[in-house]
Amino acid sequence: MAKRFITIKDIAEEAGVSVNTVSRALNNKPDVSPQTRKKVLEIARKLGYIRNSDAVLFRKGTTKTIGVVFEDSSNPFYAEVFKGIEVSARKYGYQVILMNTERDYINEMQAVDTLLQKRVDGIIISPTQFDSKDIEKLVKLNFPFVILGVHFENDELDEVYSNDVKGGYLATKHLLLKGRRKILMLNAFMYKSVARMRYEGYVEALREFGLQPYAMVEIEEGYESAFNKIMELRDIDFDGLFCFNDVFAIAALKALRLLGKKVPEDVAVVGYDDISYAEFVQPSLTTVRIDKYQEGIVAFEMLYERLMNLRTSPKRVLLDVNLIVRESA
Amino acid sequence: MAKRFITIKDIAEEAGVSVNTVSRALNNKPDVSPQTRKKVLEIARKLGYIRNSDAVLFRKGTTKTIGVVFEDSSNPFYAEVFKGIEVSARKYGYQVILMNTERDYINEMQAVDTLLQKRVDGIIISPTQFDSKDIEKLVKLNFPFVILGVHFENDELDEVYSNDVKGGYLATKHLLLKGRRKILMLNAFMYKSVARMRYEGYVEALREFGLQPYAMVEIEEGYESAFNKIMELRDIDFDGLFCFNDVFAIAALKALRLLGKKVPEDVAVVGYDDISYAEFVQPSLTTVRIDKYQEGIVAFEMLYERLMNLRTSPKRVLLDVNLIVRESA
DNA sequence: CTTTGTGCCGGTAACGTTACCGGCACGATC
DNA sequence: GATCGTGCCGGTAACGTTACCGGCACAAAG
Repeated sequence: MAKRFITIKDIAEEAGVSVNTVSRALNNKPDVSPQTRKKVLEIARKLGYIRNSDAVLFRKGTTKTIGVVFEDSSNPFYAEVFKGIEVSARKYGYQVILMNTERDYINEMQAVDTLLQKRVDGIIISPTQFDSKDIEKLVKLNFPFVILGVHFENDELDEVYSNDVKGGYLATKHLLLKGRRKILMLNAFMYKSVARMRYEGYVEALREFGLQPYAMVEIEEGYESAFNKIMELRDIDFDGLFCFNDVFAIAALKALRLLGKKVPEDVAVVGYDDISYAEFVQPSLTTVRIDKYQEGIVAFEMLYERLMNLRTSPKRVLLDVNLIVRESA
Repeated sequence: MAKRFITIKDIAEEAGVSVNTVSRALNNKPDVSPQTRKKVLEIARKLGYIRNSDAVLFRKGTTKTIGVVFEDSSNPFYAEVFKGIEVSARKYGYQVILMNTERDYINEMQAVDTLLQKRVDGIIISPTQFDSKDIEKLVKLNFPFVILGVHFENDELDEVYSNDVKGGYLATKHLLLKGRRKILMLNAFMYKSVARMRYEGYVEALREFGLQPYAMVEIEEGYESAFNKIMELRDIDFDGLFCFNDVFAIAALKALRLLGKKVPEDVAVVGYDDISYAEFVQPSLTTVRIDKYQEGIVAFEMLYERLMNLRTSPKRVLLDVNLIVRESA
């Protein structure tokens, strides 16, 4: 376990030259004779030299690393966004550090703090607990960051989010066009702007049909939570169900089956997100699709513009959504 | 965008003391008078000092970081293992860097290389393309690493893997006990030790019932691949299906439904892994459960023992598996 | 009064690497 | 022969931080 790495100093000694020359040789810089260069490279290989990239970056005053703060990377939604970020980051030579917060305020604070301490070049954050004040603090630091998936009032921010009002509208309208009139919305807590916007779309579609909102319940996120709520609502009369996300919808499918209600005959169900399992469940899920991979790519590119000073004014990107019609509605 | 961070030097100047004193004050070390300490801390806060953790670790010659090399972190199986690693790593004050390889040899090499260049303290790797020779190279570096999910012959290695022979045995035996005799195994490519071991269990169970292996096909990983294969095999006669993993099984469920075969009446299906969606599909999936979260925890702890020199001899951990019986078989 | 201790602090070096500058040797140019 | 350019190389400092040591001042102990 003698975990001692070879340094350029070791190479310099062995080659009988200075560390400067070694550095220049290894980095293909001028001011090194062909013979010296060859010798240095050979010795480096012989000794098993592995360059210390952190030392290089430290010296250069950058980390070529960005931080990503998500609530839960094992959630298929974020997993795919992350992949988009990671792929485009790698393309530009950036590393990505992922921080999970489990929707906990302390964790969210600490995640950002750790990333700042690590001197990442920028941060992509999908806030769950942060309010405008916390975001404000970040702005004051004059530190490059992009907000993903959430919309704040402050208009100095870089944000990528999807058109949730339209998504809610499309989902609800689809149910209405299928003749459903008693449409229940199974929503997440409304303190999240996403939940508010999807609800807004829901209301808008109903209004277009001259209807009042029928019913909306807010629940905690997670499969069990949704399953229990549907079982609880067994006596409520509804023929359409618009769920905040696919996890809710998949839970609802299971609960409705247990309650003896047929989907889509008795209740038509629409989800949101189009996670990969949406098409595998039975019946396959009609849902609103967000291009998660694309969202990740856009987020990174926006951050990159900041890092390179290609852009200094704030930018918002509103991603389009579309309805994927399958069997459940 | 004046991304200039405050350093202890700035604090030292403002406080009229040396950087040493500042360092000691900020780290609660002795040899600082209470007044000086107070003053330093105040100035640090006023100036918005954020310590450069990389510089600290650089100075200390450690990174307090480990690397994880997985084929695809958006795969729910690895996502959960990763969570186990991350949680226990954080408990010990370690950061985790995740590298995705997409089952590509070059990526796998580069991932390890990048991690070494970053001087991570250790690596957890779930190899897909590496053969014994590549592993050998790692061993020669005398670098702490743990292999996850795969078993190599070399017995100097630290490995965590699950009892795949038993898993294959349990799955097959269950099908046999349900009266199935024509059991097809939908396997991954046999160059993977995991695939070989699960097949071994399959053969063993059949032998116990005095039967020869019925049929086994090897396919590429992924949902489409499995779906297509089952559609292709429409004319093959089988009443039991043992799948290499749940993704295969879920794809098979869909294909069988399209082919008009009822599960479990016509074909009983058993998957492997018990990913979270296994219980949500219709019919819910009978499968072999690996405690993925636990596997991640164990992997980190084994690595930690190495890092702390608590253990110097190799160690293998074989995790138990068990059968989760649901509707599909 | 001298010694010994101790509380407090600063100087210097170091982690591994690269940027910057200066210098030497040699050949070419006047 | 003096000057200049250029190819090649090394010395020094620096990134931000901490370890180590030495030193000063003052109090306690002999």
